[in-house]
Amino acid sequence: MLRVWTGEVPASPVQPYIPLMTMPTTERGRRSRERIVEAAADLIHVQGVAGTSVDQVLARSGAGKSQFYHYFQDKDELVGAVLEYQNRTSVQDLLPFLLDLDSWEGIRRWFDIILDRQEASAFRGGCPIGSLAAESSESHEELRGQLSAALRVKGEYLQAGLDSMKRRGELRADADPGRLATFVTAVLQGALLVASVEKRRSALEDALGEAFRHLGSFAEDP
Amino acid sequence: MLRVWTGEVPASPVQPYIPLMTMPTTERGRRSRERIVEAAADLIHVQGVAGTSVDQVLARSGAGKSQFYHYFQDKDELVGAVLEYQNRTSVQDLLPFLLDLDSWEGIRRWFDIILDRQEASAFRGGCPIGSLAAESSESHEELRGQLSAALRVKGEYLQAGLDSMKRRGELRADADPGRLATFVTAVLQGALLVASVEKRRSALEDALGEAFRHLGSFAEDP
DNA sequence: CGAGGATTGTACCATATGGTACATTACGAT
DNA sequence: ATCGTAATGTACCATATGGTACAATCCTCG
Repeated sequence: MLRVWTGEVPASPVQPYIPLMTMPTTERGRRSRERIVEAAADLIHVQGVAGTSVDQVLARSGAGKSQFYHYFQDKDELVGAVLEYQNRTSVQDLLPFLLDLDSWEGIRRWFDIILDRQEASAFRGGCPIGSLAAESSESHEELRGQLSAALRVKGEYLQAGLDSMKRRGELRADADPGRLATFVTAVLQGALLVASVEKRRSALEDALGEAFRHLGSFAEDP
Repeated sequence: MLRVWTGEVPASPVQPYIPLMTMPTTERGRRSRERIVEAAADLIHVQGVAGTSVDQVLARSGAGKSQFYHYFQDKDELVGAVLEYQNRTSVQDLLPFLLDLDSWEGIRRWFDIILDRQEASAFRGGCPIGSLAAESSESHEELRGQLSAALRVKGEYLQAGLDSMKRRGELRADADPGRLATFVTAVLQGALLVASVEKRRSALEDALGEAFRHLGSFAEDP
């Protein structure tokens, strides 16, 4: 039975992902499926897609093989679901901060929270979406659009914030929010990668610090 | 037969990687081994480590299984060799630019060459070292140090360049070359990732452009 | 030349992996 | 209560994968 996803998608300035896969109809089924996706998300985050077997996912989620192939056509579909999950949850629990990116303090708070959370997780695996993208963007062509959107989402919130600051005259006219959002997205991804490899908080601090300073250089002088 | 690598290592401000693996003694052997490593490097760059099988590597390099296990203890050792190879070659053929990072024009030329080369390769796979790091830094603990060094090398050249500019009074005293090098390394890695996912030259242009602008903001006023 | 190690070819093996078949159980609607 | 579908359990299969065994060939050096 093939059905189209009709569940909630978090408010986001980008086109939401529309999965076309077998979805559970009952509450029990939904929980089972979600447990599988969560387990897969965790494993894939640190082991990568190719490095994670479905058997591992099943063992960790306590599900059986029949359940898996009941909800997913194949492993690739699971990857799509994991990406959707990572995107959904990461935006969800950062939303208060993302909606606040229209002030210098808000931006700094965002950077700070990223720093703290990464440190709390011992810089394990960098950004889940970034590492997924690094691994899959070439091999899973179909995911490219989805990956690209997921990578950009947070930047789009920043762009919206900067736009708003510009309108309010807190950002100089020659600042280009789109470019700056891309720039910050890159710094963020790169810094998470470097910090994850070096397990060094200051790598993240330094990179984000300089990025913040650069943004600040566009502050409208009072 | 186990021997210690005694070959040339390119001049680099970081500790060179010292492989402890079976090395060929004859010229023929060296070529065979190198062909295997090259093939593996290409495949791993776009497919990742876990996504690349040794059989694929052998097929591509035209080598046989016995050769492979003659020169490498196991697949992991191959990964180490690939990393060493990527590091060596990438530094080698960028060396003229890396040694020139002590002027604004030199830095810009470096950014430009990165842009052009990535575009020439259709942004395939981002930075070989970066994607390797993203995939392996958590799963192959032993590689972490090597990965970290490889990621930093180019930044160290930049740091050296900035130091030199500072001494010559072209860079303001409050500029911190170490931080800035980390910052640029992060931007670079992140921008390569984003551009590789989005297949969009301007992503790389924007991020590197803003990074350059930020560096430029530390120029000593004449 | 001939010996001995480096190099390479071929066949094979155990296991892991993605995936299927089919039977059974849970559960909501009539 | 029961009927139908969703959900789950169990067993199985074909193939891919990392790795080994062992024999054959090449090349250098005395």
